[in-house]
Amino acid sequence: MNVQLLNKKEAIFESTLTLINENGFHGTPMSQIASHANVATGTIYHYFASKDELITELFAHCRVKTNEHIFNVEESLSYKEKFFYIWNRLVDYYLANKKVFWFVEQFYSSPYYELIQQKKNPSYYGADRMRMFFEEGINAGIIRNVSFPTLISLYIGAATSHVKMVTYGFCKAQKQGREDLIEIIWNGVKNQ
Amino acid sequence: MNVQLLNKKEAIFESTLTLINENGFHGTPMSQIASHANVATGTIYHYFASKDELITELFAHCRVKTNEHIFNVEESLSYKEKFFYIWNRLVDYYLANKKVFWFVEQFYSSPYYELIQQKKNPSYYGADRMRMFFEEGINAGIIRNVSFPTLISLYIGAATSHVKMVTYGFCKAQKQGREDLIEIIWNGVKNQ
Amino acid sequence: MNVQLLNKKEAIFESTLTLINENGFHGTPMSQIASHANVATGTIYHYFASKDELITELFAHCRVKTNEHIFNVEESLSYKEKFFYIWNRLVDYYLANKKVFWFVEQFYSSPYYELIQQKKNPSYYGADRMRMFFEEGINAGIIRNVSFPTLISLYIGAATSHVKMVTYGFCKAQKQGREDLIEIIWNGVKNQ
Amino acid sequence: MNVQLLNKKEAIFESTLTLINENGFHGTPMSQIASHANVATGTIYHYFASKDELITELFAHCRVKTNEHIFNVEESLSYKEKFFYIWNRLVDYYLANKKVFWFVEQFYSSPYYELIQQKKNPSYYGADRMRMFFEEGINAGIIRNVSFPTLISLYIGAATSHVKMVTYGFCKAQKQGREDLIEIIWNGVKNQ
DNA sequence: CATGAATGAGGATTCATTCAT
DNA sequence: GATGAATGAATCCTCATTCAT
Repeated sequence: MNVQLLNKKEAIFESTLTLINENGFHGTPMSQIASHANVATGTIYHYFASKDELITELFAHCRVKTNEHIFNVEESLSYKEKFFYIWNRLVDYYLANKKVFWFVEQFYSSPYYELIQQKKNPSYYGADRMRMFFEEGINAGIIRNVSFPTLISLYIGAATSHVKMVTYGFCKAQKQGREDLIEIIWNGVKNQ
Repeated sequence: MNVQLLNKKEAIFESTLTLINENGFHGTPMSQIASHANVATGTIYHYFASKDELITELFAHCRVKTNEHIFNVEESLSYKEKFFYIWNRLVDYYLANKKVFWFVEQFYSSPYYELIQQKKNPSYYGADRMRMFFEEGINAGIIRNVSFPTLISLYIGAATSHVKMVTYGFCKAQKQGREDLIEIIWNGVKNQ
Repeated sequence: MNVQLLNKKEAIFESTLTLINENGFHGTPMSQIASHANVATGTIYHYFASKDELITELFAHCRVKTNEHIFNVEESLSYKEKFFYIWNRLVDYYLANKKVFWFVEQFYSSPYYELIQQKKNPSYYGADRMRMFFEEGINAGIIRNVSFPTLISLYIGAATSHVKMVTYGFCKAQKQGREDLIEIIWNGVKNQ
Repeated sequence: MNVQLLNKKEAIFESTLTLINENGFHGTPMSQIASHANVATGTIYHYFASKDELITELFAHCRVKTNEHIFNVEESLSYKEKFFYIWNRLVDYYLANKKVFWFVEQFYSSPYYELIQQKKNPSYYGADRMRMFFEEGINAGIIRNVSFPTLISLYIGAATSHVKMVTYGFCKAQKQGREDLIEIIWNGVKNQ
């Protein structure tokens, strides 16, 4: 697939992301996605078999992009530094790419996600890198030995909640809030 | 409005909740809501002006019900006990009423929520009780003086993430996970 | 189902019959069927689940109507007279209802027919009355003992071919042709 | 036009014949015809100006092939022998080439045929050879002096009906049925 | 000649909403 | 109040055809 084709697929992704943010899955007809991407309606169907497949593939695309971004971390940092760094990268990424954030949130809480889960294993999206990072800290005795879902609920749950707060406009002084948040989490999970 | 009518409205709410859980906003036509509730399509329009209003009112209904449940707390308990109790009530309620949980999540991440926000103030759903509870702890010097959104992100964010984990099937041993989670949060936010 | 509803279903049938005659299955959109029947597009879907079902039910309807017409025969007639009478009724009916004839022909030679066959038994359309009539003649020793499909091929095959000839305009003096045709068939199948 | 090209045209014809048999005119997109024939979609348009032309030319092709086959008859045979021989050749050809048979049947009962009729005279497809054969018998006083359409209705009508019966699966013992059928026709049309 | 990506008009179907009963 | 048939705009998707390579 050459550059031209990739560009077209990217344009469709971008268009879908933007419009679904504004109008939701339901409020975004294929025709609108097409015209916003400057392609014909039929063209979308060369790249995606259906609207469902388009949305599903866009979700995978977002997850991969997000994971690529947040795990881009200096190996020389201490574990604690990494713990703060990765979390801040995630929050930064979502705040800088709110469309990605909201699309993914919308996807997770819709019936689409169930369809996906049956077919894909976690490594598909790079989700297991998070697990490895936590295991590293537990094995080194740096963080408490609690289950992966518990850590995820805390680490990711707080990050997404924070982004929502900021986006909803409930949270003006985000700088301070962010620092408090990750520090509280660190205090809670660190040993001693 | 007599019992008969309330029953009909309840039946429509229940039907909507169930079907939107299974098929999403988009996948749930009014006709299906009607037949599942054993009423005629037109009947829904006696109680709700439109599909949007039905969904929006159902959301308010769910929020009120949830808040009524979680703040039903013994005044004699210590602050720490209340901190654990309320959180567990919330998780319990969502796990026992998964349809409510997922409907609300779906609503929050959809364009519906934006429409709501413009019209309603937080007290409408009883949301300010949470704020009052946190302020009580801060004023008494029991928990750290961090912003309300930060506390919410942590407390509610972790609860909803936990419920998601359990629902997705990622989290088998939920009992232990729950206890770890609220304990970590407490450790993180308590003074000293 | 009251008269009003029956009328609407009849109007849709009539419209479908007319338009498919003119433009074929493919060339006849539902919207056109609807407007020609003076109903809304959606109304068709109250009576028929899909275009396929509409066409399939119309086929059954035509077959039943045709069989009702042709077997309306005086019991007092001799077998030979009935043999001529029924055949002429069939040809008359098709010539007077060319739309029915062509629709049925089109249906038989399309992939629709295969779908039908799997579900319906011959008696459904009244098709076994023909078989009974031939068996009557064979048992009485009036016509030769040849298989039912053979008799059908001859009796019905010649009738439909004749109607086609007339319709195509290949056959001007139809009166004489018809009489020759059924006489030849009779000569061929009668005993002695 | 060299062999390569002829092969490609043949491949397109073959592909069209197969797919239209399975899915009808409507259910057979050009793209499917192309991929089944191992050519690009655009390639079809080098050989045929449109889908209509492709189908129309395929019809002519089938008619010519069929007529070439059935009139390949020994001159030394008696008229009666030829009468039986040609009919059996026709039935054999259709049974051995059911796709041709059903395509042609479908074409005849569709609006395509009307388009054709306006442009082509009967001799185009070799249809007048049948007429000549019947006239030969009439002039020699061997068969009854009935009109051409009458004879065609009988001779061809019975043949196609028989093929349909066999294809539909209504007719198991085809050998006996065939012999009965052509014998009955002969008895009906022969003089005395 | 051959390709197949791109087009966009057109078609089947759905569904929120209305309204006569 | 309650019904559910009727509406028709809106949506997803298809597919004949074109054209740059």
